[in-house]
Amino acid sequence: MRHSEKKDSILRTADDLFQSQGFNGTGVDQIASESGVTKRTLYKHFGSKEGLIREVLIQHHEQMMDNVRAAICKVEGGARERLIACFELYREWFGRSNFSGCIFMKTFNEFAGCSTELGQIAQDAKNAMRGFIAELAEDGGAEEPEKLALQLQLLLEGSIVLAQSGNGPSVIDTSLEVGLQLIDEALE
Amino acid sequence: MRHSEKKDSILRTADDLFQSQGFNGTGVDQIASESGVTKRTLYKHFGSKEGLIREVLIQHHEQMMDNVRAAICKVEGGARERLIACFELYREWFGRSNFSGCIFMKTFNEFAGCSTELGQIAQDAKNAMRGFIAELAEDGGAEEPEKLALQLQLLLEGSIVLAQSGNGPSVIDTSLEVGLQLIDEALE
DNA sequence: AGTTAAGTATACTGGTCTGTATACATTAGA
DNA sequence: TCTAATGTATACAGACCAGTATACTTAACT
Repeated sequence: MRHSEKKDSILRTADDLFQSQGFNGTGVDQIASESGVTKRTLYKHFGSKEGLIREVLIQHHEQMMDNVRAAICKVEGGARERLIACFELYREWFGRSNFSGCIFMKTFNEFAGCSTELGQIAQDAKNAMRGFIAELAEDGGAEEPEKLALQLQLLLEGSIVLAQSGNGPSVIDTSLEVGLQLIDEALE
Repeated sequence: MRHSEKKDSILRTADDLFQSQGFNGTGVDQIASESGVTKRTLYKHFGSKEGLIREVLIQHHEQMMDNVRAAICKVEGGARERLIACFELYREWFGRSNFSGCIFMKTFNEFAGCSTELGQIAQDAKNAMRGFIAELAEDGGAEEPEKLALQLQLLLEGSIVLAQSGNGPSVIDTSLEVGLQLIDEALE
């Protein structure tokens, strides 16, 4: 196993555990042992638990945006179909057996009054996603792409919460129905 | 200070601390000392930390619903104005200096795969709020009150997340704009 | 007035937390 | 082949965690 593979293994394990147990609910010992690495190695790579969380958030964001971009690129059709595809990506996400909410939401909720830096990274991630939606809206000729993006993001974030709250992936039906109305208005 | 006042003081302090630091990020010692009570007393009342969290969630939900009901009762006008008033209540909430998200969302995020019971209480709270909105929708003569309620809840939950994510209370402007469109369609 | 419940203060148990120290093994490039 | 980086295993420090034990003090109600 090469050097970077160790680091990736730690990042992947930490991501999984933070998702399912939260940040404060996950110890460094567990992350180290489950990634088949000693604590010493973990600290060599990340310096501190906060450093690890920081890199997990950044990597999670980058990979998520890559996946979204790749999936949307494959969509046949125009901006309307691509915006719809965003909702379908969320539906697929909610249906995964290990779905347990959004890691950036967890960041807001666990580090509300304490770490500004981690909160900023999570905030940047949310803003980047909205920016991506705004690009799609602009491609479709929306007059106010930023506004449509914010409207759709409100629906998507709400869907995450209600999908966690026992409603499951089907909330996307209702969410998309409203979303489509907004999309068709904006893209005339 | 009477008996029940001690218990209330603990519940109030715990609620505040859980909101700002999360559940796993808040120790029982801090809750006890900040409510001017010994740990012994806290354990006499609640049995365990999980017991305390349970009662905090239940009380938080009851007080929230009482406050919402009281505020909506005072609204002059029909169902339309009352549904709008729900959004305004959220706006006021987001504007508070100690706003740091929704305690039920925190429950989903910190106890995802571990405590079923706490998750259930949080889920019940979200369902009750949606039920209340559905009653307002029904009073207004909506054909599908449950559906309108779910649509509005999607917007409101999304607003909470984006209000935490640096956008502040103004997300309610956009949220309400979409909400009004849905309300006016449903209430013909 | 006397019993009972609920409070206080303090100290403790045993476990887990983040982070570090010591000492040795492996690997890869100059 | 030597060196330097990166890894291993294990043990430890010091703080904090949930929860309990002991012994004393209030306050309320019959």
